[in-house]
Amino acid sequence: MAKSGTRIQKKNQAVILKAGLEVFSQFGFRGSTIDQVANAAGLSKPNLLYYFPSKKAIYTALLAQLLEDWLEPLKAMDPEGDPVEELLAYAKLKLHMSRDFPRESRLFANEIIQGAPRISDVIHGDLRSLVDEKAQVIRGWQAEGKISDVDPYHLIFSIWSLTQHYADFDAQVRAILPDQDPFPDAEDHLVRMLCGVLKV
Amino acid sequence: MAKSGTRIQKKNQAVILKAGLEVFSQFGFRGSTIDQVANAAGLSKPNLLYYFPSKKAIYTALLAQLLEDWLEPLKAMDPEGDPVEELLAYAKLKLHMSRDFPRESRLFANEIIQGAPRISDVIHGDLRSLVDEKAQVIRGWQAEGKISDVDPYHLIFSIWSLTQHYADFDAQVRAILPDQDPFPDAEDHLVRMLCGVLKV
DNA sequence: GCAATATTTGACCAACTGGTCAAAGCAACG
DNA sequence: CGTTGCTTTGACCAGTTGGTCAAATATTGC
Repeated sequence: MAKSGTRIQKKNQAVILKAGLEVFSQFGFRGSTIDQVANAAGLSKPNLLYYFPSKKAIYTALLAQLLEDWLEPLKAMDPEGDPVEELLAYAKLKLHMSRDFPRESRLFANEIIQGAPRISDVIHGDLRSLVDEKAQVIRGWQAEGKISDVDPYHLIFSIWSLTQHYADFDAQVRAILPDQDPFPDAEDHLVRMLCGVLKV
Repeated sequence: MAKSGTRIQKKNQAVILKAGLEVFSQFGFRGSTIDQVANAAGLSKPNLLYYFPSKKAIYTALLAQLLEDWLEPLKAMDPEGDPVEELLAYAKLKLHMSRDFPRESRLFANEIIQGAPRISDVIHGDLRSLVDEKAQVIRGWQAEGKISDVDPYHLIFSIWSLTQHYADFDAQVRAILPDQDPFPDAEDHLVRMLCGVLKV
């Protein structure tokens, strides 16, 4: 998507999406204005609307792109790999995504908190079936006695929540732990929690 | 606060706050309109503005009230009690709050995700010092060898994230686990994760 | 029952919002 | 250099928003 066009089109589309991420992740869809996005992109409002037909179009383009990146790491979890290794790698990757792409995480969080009105089809479709599939993988590992008998769905939820928290609630984390990078300790804690619950 | 006034005043203030919680928790501050709140409260807009001077006033009143309820359970954690019991009781209470007051949780989440602009003084003040205090309590327990040496701050963060997730990301949880109440299994999982990481 | 007070409302306003449009600038290519 | 098509913009518009106000209505205390 958004592949065609001159190089100036591609450049401006990228600039707009970047600005949209910045603004939407902070204020949500309804709390953001086209002017804010245009200003953040260094463009005039009509110029921005020359590249995207509407505010909604920018938002949904952003969300669609984001959802792919979101699902990919979970997809990558290998049923043939070592269970604890696979789950820890997934959790660590999610934590690193919270560290390196916090705005993406917050944009997603904003959308879900508001009831996911614009992506309910995806979360009821692709996301749900992917999670179902991976829950089966985890159940398989458990049947082999390689990890403990925790609920696979809630295990996945706990990985999501433990990692996304550091992006979504960044303001709170930094208020409580000022002047320090929370991520090294967070990773250690994450690993300990998962190891503790996965141990047979 | 908001104690004075006739009984009709108290009733309408309560109705407005309830409606404000409903609307603000779904759309955030900037995404909500006075008309929406007034409509949800069954009042006309000017009538609503007779009881609260502005949209912001409703929001901040709500947030102030919410923050107290928010801090209380953590305050209640007793240094003299059994460490694992105290921490589990706190975590369970937070989970029950997510189940019984999800809108409050989402309102808070909305505010924090947007950088907590209206409550930065509280989270840098009361919240931070309370967490510092309880982190010391946990350190004390650890010094006595009663629980393992996990980072107290990240332990608290993990309790928050694991519990609030079920309120804040309710739309996602229900998309993945439709037609079932996730809370019983969530509580079991929560307990297992905490026991796993706290065991000496 | 009546005056004082509290409550409710329709009409209104200025600022802002998403979006349009014609005209102006600009790049590229023959 | 001139034409063609891409890009940018100022001016504009209709709908929405937060908030006001005077007048109408209901309630209360005497």
